Amino acid sequence: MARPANPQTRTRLLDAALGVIRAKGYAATTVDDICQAAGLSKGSFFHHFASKDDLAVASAGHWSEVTGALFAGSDYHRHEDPLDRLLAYVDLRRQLIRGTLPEFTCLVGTMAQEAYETSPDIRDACWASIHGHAETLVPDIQAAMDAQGIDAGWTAESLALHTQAVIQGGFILAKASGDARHAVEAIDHLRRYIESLFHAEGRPESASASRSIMGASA
Amino acid sequence: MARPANPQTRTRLLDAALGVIRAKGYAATTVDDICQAAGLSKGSFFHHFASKDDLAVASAGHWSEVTGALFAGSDYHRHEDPLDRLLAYVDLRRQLIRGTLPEFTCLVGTMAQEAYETSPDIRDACWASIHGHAETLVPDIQAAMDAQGIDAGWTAESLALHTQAVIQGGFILAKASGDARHAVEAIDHLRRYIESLFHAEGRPESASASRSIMGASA
DNA sequence: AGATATATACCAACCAGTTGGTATATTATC
DNA sequence: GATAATATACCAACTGGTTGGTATATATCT
Repeated sequence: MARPANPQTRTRLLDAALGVIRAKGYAATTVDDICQAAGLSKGSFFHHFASKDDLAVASAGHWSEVTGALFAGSDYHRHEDPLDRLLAYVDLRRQLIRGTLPEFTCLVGTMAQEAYETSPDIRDACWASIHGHAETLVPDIQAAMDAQGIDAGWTAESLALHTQAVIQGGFILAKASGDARHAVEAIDHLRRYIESLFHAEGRPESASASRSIMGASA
Repeated sequence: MARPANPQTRTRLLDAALGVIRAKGYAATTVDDICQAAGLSKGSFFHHFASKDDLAVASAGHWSEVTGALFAGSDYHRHEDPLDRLLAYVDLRRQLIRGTLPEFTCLVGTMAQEAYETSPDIRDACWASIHGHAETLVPDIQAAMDAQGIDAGWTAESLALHTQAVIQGGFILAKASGDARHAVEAIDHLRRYIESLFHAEGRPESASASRSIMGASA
């Protein structure tokens, strides 16, 4: 009927938003910032999004898709043992801490903290992203618990969410200190915790996740 | 010399800033917001602070003082054993999760995430607050390590920082979900981790930190 | 009086969102 | 297969309101 909906343009705006918001925060990011980063005009922006908040919600969804594809396509799923898969996931998260802070930190963690009181829509979209990602870990955690007959005072769901809490908290320390190693060390502690829960102190890291180039100490 | 420097006014502005910034985030907080919350005028604000960023730095320092006094005056230090002191600290942090999210979440964790790339002064002030607080835990952790002859792949400093990472991460989950119990559960996992590190699985919580009114499950 | 503290009025810059309009692709009609 | 009609995609310029910050007046204290 008309000029085809150009998904590239909308995606360009969303991708630009991911970068700018992670660097400056959501409130400090202007629509013009995003347009400039995307090489598009404001008119185009408001053609694709009803408001800045609408973009925030959409960018949380976009974030879920991008990161979801990354994890779904990653090969840590190939381990036979569910506990190995869980530990390989943790190793992957550790390995992904590379480059600059805006590159590896979490969009929805950042936005949630700014918008949780003022914008329920954004908050819900952020929670859907965090919670949805955590849910992907639950089957493996539950299987590992079942395999060992573990029945402690915690659930698979709560441990899955805890992994996200540790990672988010590590990002905050890294941002505040300017040193990404603090995020790496938080994940190292997380791995040690999971090993202790499953009495798996000895399990080695997968080869692909061996000591990162950052030289962070264990 | 003249009218005495009225510390009440400055403190009123700082206290107002703590509340507003934790609720709305730093960038979304306007100077007028803070003035209104403090019941003071803009002229007064800029008499006491050179700029909004100057207030942010000062409020991080104020935060350190307020929270520092709270923890210094708390009675978890009275335990004889350093490990008991550490666990009692964790229990206190758990217990402090009460009321609304802006009331119990962390100012400097919030600000760091917004300003880390754009304002080095604010970032440094936030890191000084987080790091300084973590440092207060190091002597007890080190003493507990020494008492048990622990020499693992982690340091007292890194565990101290990890406690802060877990707490900060728990706050993010609580904000995103709107449910404070997620912060409580993160701290429960943290306690379990510390117990496992020091082979202290059985130690009971102190009476004052017994199950919170929130009814969060262990 | 002299210095500090607080208030009011104001401004220039900025920002989210609007407007009016152009370009381009698809479809309908011949 | 040309062309008119139509709908979408995009843009530059503009607007109304907001924001950080300033200028200046008044009040209070020694």
